[in-house]
Amino acid sequence: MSKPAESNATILDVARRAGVSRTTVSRVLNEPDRVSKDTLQRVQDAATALNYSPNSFARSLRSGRTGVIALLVGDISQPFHGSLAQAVVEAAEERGFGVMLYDLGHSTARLEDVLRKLPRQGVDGMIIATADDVSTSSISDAVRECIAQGIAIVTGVEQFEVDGITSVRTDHREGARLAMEALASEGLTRPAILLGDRNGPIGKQLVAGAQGATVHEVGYTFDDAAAAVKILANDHDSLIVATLPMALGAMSALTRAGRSLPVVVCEEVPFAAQVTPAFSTSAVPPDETGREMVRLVDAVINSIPLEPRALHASLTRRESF
Amino acid sequence: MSKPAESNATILDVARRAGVSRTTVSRVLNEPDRVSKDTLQRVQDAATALNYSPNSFARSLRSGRTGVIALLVGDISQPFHGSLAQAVVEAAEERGFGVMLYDLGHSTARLEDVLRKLPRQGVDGMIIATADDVSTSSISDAVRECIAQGIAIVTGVEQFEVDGITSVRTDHREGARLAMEALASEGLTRPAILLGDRNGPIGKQLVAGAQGATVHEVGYTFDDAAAAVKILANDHDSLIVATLPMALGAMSALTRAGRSLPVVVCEEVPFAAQVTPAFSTSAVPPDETGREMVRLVDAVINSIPLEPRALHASLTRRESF
DNA sequence: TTGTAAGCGTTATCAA
DNA sequence: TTGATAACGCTTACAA
Repeated sequence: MSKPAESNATILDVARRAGVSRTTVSRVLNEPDRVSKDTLQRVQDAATALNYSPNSFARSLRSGRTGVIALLVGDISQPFHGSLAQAVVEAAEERGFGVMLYDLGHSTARLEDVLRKLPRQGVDGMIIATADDVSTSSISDAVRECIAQGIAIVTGVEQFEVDGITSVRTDHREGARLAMEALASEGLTRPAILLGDRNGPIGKQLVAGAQGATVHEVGYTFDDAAAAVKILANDHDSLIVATLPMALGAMSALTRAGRSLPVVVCEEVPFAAQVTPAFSTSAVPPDETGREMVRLVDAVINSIPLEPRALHASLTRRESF
Repeated sequence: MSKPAESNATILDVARRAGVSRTTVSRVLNEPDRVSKDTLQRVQDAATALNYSPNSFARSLRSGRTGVIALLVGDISQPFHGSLAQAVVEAAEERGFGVMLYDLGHSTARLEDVLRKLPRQGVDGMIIATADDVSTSSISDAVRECIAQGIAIVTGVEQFEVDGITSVRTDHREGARLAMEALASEGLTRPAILLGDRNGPIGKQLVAGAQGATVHEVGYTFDDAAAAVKILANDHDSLIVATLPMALGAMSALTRAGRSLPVVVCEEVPFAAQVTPAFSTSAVPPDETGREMVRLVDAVINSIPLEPRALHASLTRRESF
């Protein structure tokens, strides 16, 4: 029986055991081609025997790379961001990255803090996934600083007026447009659209896509939407709602008022299908977005030329319309 | 105007500028008391002037500490884990830790992979937050290896039969018991309880707490619960359900069958209050659990003696009962 | 194909 | 109170 091998072996231990220099061991790990077949074998044997694995700090210290990307989300307690994070974590792992999670709690001050801290934290790249409007000048400064430090940045929607940022190409207008068309095709031609912030990066697109709908800017929460519904004019025949929490709020207020209206939500999460009535959605699935974000950030980190992929919204009919 | 100071300054740069040695600069950062007031000031000025911040890899390389904890969750797309993660991230940050996120997708194989990888990844501690039954011997081995590597481990519920693991003291029996009592106090004395796995760490406790209820082991998903409800005997007057997705599934099937039953859910998440009807819950809020987890892992990492705090379930009446 | 040796930026151990 | 100096474990010119 071999010893458990506490795995604190260093590259030097492996080198000694294989009767070679550290350089050779390092080469076996990083450029196996440059090593003779024979020594390759010997080194690999020694490595496994000692249960060796490279110290990531030492490696980072030399290479400047960490193998870590930061994921900044507006609110991880929301299913949308959870689904996104799930896809990001999975895709990142496939590419050999770990993911550090930061929750912004919808606060721009918090975002700025994180941005200021990240360069010191040592991440290769970051994904900023918030639909909030975060275009202040001090945040742009912080973002610029990150880029200057060589951190790759990917956002879910065009956010900052800063060069060197890659954004996912998601056309949210399409989501709204598809919803409008579907409603219209069943004779519902007087929809209202409820959104959190008409000047936010997503809100703008929804407004553009929902030409002809009455726009109500109500805030992002369940309560916001519930309150808004109460003062909604009676001449609407249907509702388009930006997010699932808002849709739940609207639905709840509607039910409570003894009213009922066809609803389409511009956000696709598993929960949408599980509530009663199940919500029809028109959106880009968050896992697609997440995967694309990782693909992009990986490309930027490794300076691989990229062709951002266009992500499309699709309509899923369920019970709410 | 001072120069932008690209922030790539090292400790040596600061030392030179302040006219001291690196040692002194390091002391200013780590043990300010051991430095004369005068030099302290000079060094700090130099540091800010150069926009200096310590390189975290070099620091980790020397100290063996990373300031990072890993959070392993069963399924981050579920609101419960999202809320938990939110609390964990916030509490961790308060204590100076960053959080790396790992999603297990309810897979034990995946858990083992992660456990095997983490010691090389360089984390000071880890929080394992899954309600799945993961007690296999190879997983216990992997856990032991982590502990041997000096990684602090905290779990949400007693999981592994391994020494050196700290668990949050949450009494899930209490959640179930409270639900039973509340139902009984309104004359509902023949409840069924729906849970995913009666041998899982949580399932066991729920069963123990719901003495007198008929136990149905149905699986963890929406569909599982929906299917189970269809074959539920007619002589039950109420339902206790382990998770929100399951509760939604049950409710959906009930509605579809034209039936209706009082329901209490043993999981508290914001969504529970937002669906229609809003669910009554009897559980420990996930953010409390998350905060406690971080408190514990921090204590273990810094070998501070700790008194695990008992977390209590509470009943919140809403519309479903 | 392999090895030598110089760092990467910190912190810890001595001395002074 | 301060400072030389040696690690920490790895990568990478440059030599051999």
